[in-house]
Amino acid sequence: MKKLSDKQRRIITFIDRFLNDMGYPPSIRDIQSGCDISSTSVVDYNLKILEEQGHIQRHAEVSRGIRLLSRPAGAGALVAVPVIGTIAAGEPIPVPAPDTWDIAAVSETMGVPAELTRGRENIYALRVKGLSMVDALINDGDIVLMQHVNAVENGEMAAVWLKSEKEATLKKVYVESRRIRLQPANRQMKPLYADLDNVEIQGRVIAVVRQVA
Amino acid sequence: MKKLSDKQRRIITFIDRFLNDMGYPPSIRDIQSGCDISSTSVVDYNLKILEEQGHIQRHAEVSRGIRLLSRPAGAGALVAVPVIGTIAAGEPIPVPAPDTWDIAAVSETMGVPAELTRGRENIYALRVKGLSMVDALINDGDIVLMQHVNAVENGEMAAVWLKSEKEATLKKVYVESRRIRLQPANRQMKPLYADLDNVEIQGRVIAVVRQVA
DNA sequence: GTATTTTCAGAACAGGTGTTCGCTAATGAA
DNA sequence: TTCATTAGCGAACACCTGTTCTGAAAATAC
Repeated sequence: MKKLSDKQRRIITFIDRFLNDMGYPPSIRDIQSGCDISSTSVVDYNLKILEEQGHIQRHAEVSRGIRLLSRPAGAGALVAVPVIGTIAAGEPIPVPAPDTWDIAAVSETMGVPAELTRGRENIYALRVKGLSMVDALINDGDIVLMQHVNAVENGEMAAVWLKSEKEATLKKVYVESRRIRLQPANRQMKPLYADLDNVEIQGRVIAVVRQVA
Repeated sequence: MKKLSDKQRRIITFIDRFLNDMGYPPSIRDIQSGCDISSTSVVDYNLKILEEQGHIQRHAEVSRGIRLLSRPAGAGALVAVPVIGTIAAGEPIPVPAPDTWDIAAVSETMGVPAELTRGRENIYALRVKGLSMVDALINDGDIVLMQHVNAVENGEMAAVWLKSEKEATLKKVYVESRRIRLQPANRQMKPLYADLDNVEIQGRVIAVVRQVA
């Protein structure tokens, strides 16, 4: 790839900053004044070069129709996940509502790398409250990424609601003939057995994110 | 917050999709045709409401000057972090080399949301091998996000190398007069005490990411 | 029912904005 | 030098686009 002129590098930097500050791309004249360029045609001239080199993408005849390609987070690299509530031992687990997947209707979202969700659908997040899930190696304040599914495979970690105990927990689930074995992730701990109709599987655990400092 | 009308929800969803597809916000007339709305003034009317409710932000007299507030902040919200090796109980902890921060020179990197690093410098990642750190609620296969620092504050979780024991571990570090107290993150476990010159602090733990399924 | 508020329709205006054109200035190769 | 190429300049054009206005329809309150 050919080398960029100083002016072209300034333009890219400006577009990047503008995009971050404003949330929308700059117009030709925004770039002109922002980079101290004398004429709009000069901007156009350099943008053409930048597009040929693959640094940006332009949409003809569309105002502010500039897209930065060099920036790391193109489109799919970061996924918005709705944070729908907290999960704690003694409280019911928040269940995704029909409009949960409509990002607009959710009050809080977080961004996660697409590598974690791997393109899966129906992903949501829960904030963990309390220390009741340390046996699953999950701490107070952790965030668990969940997938809303109807059934889980044997050995998958799931958010489980124990009806009679009125208790929410995260455990590995194994179906054994007439009962369900709930195995803590921490292998040193003993499994727990529950009746088939005493457990409600609320979702599958995809990932755990803990911010320490 | 007041409830959104069906039309308003459609508009937000459309803006979100448009932003993802095109890389720049839609114009009023884009929204009009995209949401099957009869007049630009109706779009304007509903955008005003959406702005009052804090869902979007508009810049007056600027074409496509719409910013979605519900979506994760600026598009640069994904940071590339070098994965420089694995950390295991009996093995020395990989130490960041001078060229570690040159992303191009590192063989493996991972993307993490900028929220996790919070703009900090000298961030790298280690893969955890083995079960020796379950007392820090860290499992085999977890990825720990580290910050390369010379000193840690009391109570911060750090990657520690115990020289005489030839052991690597992750613990909360407290300096107490002549010795260092290493406190497991799991509060049910007893602390461990070590001599000042027997410990090497290799870095500060920023976050833990565990991919379960 | 009436009155009031909310939502919508259509058109027009004014300024923003991408594009183009002719021309000049600098640069570099022959 | 001479020529070709690159880079820059300023103005003008035509369309895009946010905004506003008048009025009507629909929903809601009283």
